[in-house]
Formats: sequence, C-alpha cells, structure tokens
Amino acid sequence: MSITNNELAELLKEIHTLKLLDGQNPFRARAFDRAAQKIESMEEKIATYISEERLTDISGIGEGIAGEIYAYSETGTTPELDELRERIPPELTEWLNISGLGPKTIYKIHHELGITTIQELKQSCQDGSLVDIEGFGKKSAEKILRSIEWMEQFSERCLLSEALDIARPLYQFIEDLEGVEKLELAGSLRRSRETIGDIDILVEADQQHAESIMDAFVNHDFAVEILGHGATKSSMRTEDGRQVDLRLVQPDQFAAALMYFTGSKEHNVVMRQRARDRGYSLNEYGLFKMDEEGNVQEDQPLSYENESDIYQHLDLNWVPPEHREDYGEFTYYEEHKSMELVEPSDIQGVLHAHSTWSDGKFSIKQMAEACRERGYHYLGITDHSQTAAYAGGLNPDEVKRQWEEIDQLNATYREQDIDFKIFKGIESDILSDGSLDYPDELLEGFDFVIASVHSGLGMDPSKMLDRYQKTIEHPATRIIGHPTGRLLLQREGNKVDINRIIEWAVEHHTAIEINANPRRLDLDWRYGNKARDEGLMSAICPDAHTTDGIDDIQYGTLIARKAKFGPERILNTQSADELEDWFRED
DNA sequence: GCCGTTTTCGGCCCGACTGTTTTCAGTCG
Repeated sequence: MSITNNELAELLKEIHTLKLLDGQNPFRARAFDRAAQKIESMEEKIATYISEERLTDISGIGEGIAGEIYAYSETGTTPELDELRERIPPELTEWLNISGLGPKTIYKIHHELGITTIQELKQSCQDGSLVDIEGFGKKSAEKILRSIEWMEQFSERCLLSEALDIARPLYQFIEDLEGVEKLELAGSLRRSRETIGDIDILVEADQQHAESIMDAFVNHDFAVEILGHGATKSSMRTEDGRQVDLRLVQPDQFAAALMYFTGSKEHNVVMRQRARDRGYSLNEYGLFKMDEEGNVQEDQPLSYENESDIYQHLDLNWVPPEHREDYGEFTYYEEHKSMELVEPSDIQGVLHAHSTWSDGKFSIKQMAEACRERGYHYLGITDHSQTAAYAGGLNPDEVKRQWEEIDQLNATYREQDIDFKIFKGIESDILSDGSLDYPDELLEGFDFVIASVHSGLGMDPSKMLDRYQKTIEHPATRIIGHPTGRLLLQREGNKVDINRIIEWAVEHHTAIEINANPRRLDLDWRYGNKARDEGLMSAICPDAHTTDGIDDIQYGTLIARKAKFGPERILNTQSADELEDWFRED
C-alpha cells in the first residue's frame, strides 16, 4: 500500500509540531509545515514522486525533507521523527490547544517544572509553582487555568452553521452602531470553511467612533468573557465558547485589511511573497512600495479601492474568498478572469430528503409543500432502503405503496396546474459487498437511486474502494451519497481513495452529492480541483429529515462554491425535465 | 530546511495585544 498525500502531510505536520516544542529554529520547523501544505494540496500522487525519486522537483521540498520521506516510505518512520518522539512527550502537543500557550511557553514550563500533562499544568497554576518561573505572574496562571477550562468544556472549532448563527446577529448589531461605514465577516467564515475556529468581523469607521464601537462590542449580550479590548482590536468569548474578534480600520485601509483578515494564512503568505517579488510590501494596512534597502515606504501606498485592485497589482485576478486556501488558486486566477460558481438562486429543486415512510419527521406532502414554499420546482424523495432497519427502511412492498402515493400527489399537482414534481428516489444502502439493497427489477422502477454507505464505515479503505467500484458500476446508481461518511467534529470519515471514486463516477454517469447537512458537507471541498478536471457532476443535497432541514441547502451551496462547482455541474440547478433526462441516460 | 532574472548565504509576513516587563518576547491571526 503506497503512501497517500494526506498520510505524508500528517507526518510532516507532526515533525513540525515536535520541532517547535523542542525549541528548534522556527524557520527550520516551518519548512516541514510548508512541505506538508504543499503535499496536501497537490493533485498528483506523492507516491509517484517517491517511486520515481523526484521529490525535490516539488517546490518546498529539498534534499533534507526528501530524505526523511524516502526513509519513511521504506521503513514507516524516520530517524529524525523517532528521535523527536523520544525526546518530546506526546502529551505536550495537547498543550498547544490551550489558547494563549505557544511552543516557546510550553517548552519553558515543561523544562522548568519537569511536568508533561495538562493535569500537572493545572496543578502548577493552582499551587503557585508556575509563578516561580521567571516571566510568569499571577495573571499568566489565571489565564492558563481559564483557557484549560474553556478547552475542556468546548471543542476548539464549531460547525459552519453554528458560527453563522452567532455571526449573523452580531453583524446586524454592529451594522447599526454609530460611525460604522462598512462591515464584513472575514476569516474562515468568509472562506466558507466547513468548521470555524474564531469568528472575525471587520469594521470600517472613523477614529472618533472607534472607542464607542469597541465598547458596544465587548458589552454585547453574547460576550461572557472579554479577552481583549483595544482601539483597533477586541475579542470576546460567547457562551458557546466561541471567540469573536472585531477589527476596526480606517476607511482607506479596508480593502487590504479585509484581504488580510480573510486569509487563509497560507494564501496570505503567498500573497506577501508575490508582493515582495514585485518590490512591494503587503500588510493589513495596504500595499506599499519598498526602497532599494527593502524598507517599506509607508508614504507610498499603491492605489486601490478594493480587493480586486490589490490582486491586479500582484498580477492576479480577484480570487473569491472561498478559494483562498493555497489549493491551486494562484495558477488559476493568474490566467482566468473568474470562475462561474453556483449561486443559491440557481437551485431549482431538492434531491435527497426523507419522509415518515422511513426516518423523516414529515409526510411526503408536507415535505413537498415546504419545497414549494421555498420556490423549488421538484422534490426527490429518498427514504432509506430495507437493510437500514434502524431508520425504518422500506421493504419492496412499502416501496410500491410509496410510489402510488407519489403518483397521486403528482396527479394532483398536474390537475391544479402546479409546476411541481416529486421524483421517486431511494437512498439505497450500499451492502458490504458493494451491491444495492433491492433486486434489479425493483431498482429500475425508481426515477433515481442515491447509494450510500451506512454500515461498515470503518472498513479497510482498499476494501471500501472495491465496494464503491461495484456500486458505481451498477446501472441504477445515479448519485453517491456522503462518500466518506464523516461527521464533522465527531467522527472521521473512511479514508477511501476519493480521487479514484471521482474517476469511476464520471465514467459511469454517476454524480457524487455534496451532502449539505452542516455536520457532513461531504464530498469534501478539497477534491474540488480533481472533480473539476474530471468533469464530475454533483448535487447539493440537504439530506432533509424535517422541513427545516431543507434549508441546509445553503451550507451545501457554500461548500459547492468552495469546491469550484459552477451551476452546469450541479444536478439540481436543472429543470425537472432536464433532470429526468439525465437520470434516464446510460 | 528551503530558496535565489537582486542572493549559494542570509534571509524567511508582519502588526496588535498581553503580561511582565522598565524595553520585550510570545502568541495570534
């Protein structure tokens, strides 16, 4: 079994972390992190580079890191890693999750007090031994204790949907404050990441209003703890443990600041480097010329009005925020003006929804009406198949009765001249050998079949791949449901080779859904480049079990954009007639 | 450790905020 890109990236990241904790030169450590980032975002298989012994062709990988990788591919470890693992207690890496503690501090505490566990760290804060270390005071101890408490109580990140629930009301609150000229959500939220750490809000306002705006922010009802309160930056924590940062900038700084605080960190690093290569310096206040000695000429800002102008100065077209991950956007937007991306208004109908026939909470009619209220033109009902007993899966008899009900509902819509159609679908379990959950004769009676794995999720990835191959080759399969089965912040998905599945899916006229449930968002956007190159079709599927669940389509649409899908590659942007044709094609 | 139509050595993104300091190091994004 050859090494996957993700596996190797994880390894390099571990070396990066351990080197930092070991107090090694941070630049040397960062080289491993950069190599990891590079390998993670590469479309080509790293295994090919290894077998052809041309790892150093990859920018960011030199002789040193290449040597580590070759050693790892042969022995499953590297001398350097072994040594680091021996020297750095694994518990110490957990300390990095404590907000406010970085590698330097951890290194110092660990060495001065000889402690390794978070429990011991807690103890040292309480009994005062921490304060004996030079550079640590009472406040440090209190801060560390508080951070540990937060960490234990809440997870480090939250779902995109949860972050939006906090950010939207705050946005409205700040928008109405006196002196606020412009306002944008920034950070990972603006980039539509599937999980969010901090919520970043950027405000443009005159200096004279800065104080009152910051005061209002830290005194908002949402704030249960104030983490920082300055003239241009304030931070608070909400009761669900989320940190919200508010940044305030002057009018002529907004575009550069927005770009800067939108990130990602990796995208910004490349942007800054591009600026330097062109004799400029880019920071959150603007893009400036540099003199011969490399000093920033702050009195010589380049003129720009918006993000797009800044990108132009660096020989790039505007990069949509959701693509700023250093995942191939620089090569694309150097050459292309823009990329057409699916919009919420493109969505014509709903595929993948459950009803009371299986584990849904509403009848088919109620689900259909909820779709109509939202302006959609069709609903593809996909209850669970018979093997999914836990979810009330339908036996063949029930399937036929459900079809009758759907026929009747459709007849009623036609009689009343209502432009709405219900498709007969099923979410068929993929059985452990890759076959579907009904005999072929029955499967042919559905308008479309979504095939999903619900059992044996932990199966060996190579076996899982065989399972998927058989499913995709089945002529009835039209959509693959939540391909990895991941539950964000809860359960890791199967590490099956999604790239291969994408290739097969394209070959066999099968789409792979973007499951829009905020806990899934699976297909992962990281496969967007591959999907685009291959011409993969997808569908933005709410997997709705309630009428409200239909609204999850909004999250799926955000991820579809991040995954570089235009409307032409999303099935449910098509009309009911077009979709019917697509389902029927071989 | 990596990299170079300024460099094979000397840089590596950079500024706000905090705490413990009397001038700065560490963290964060």
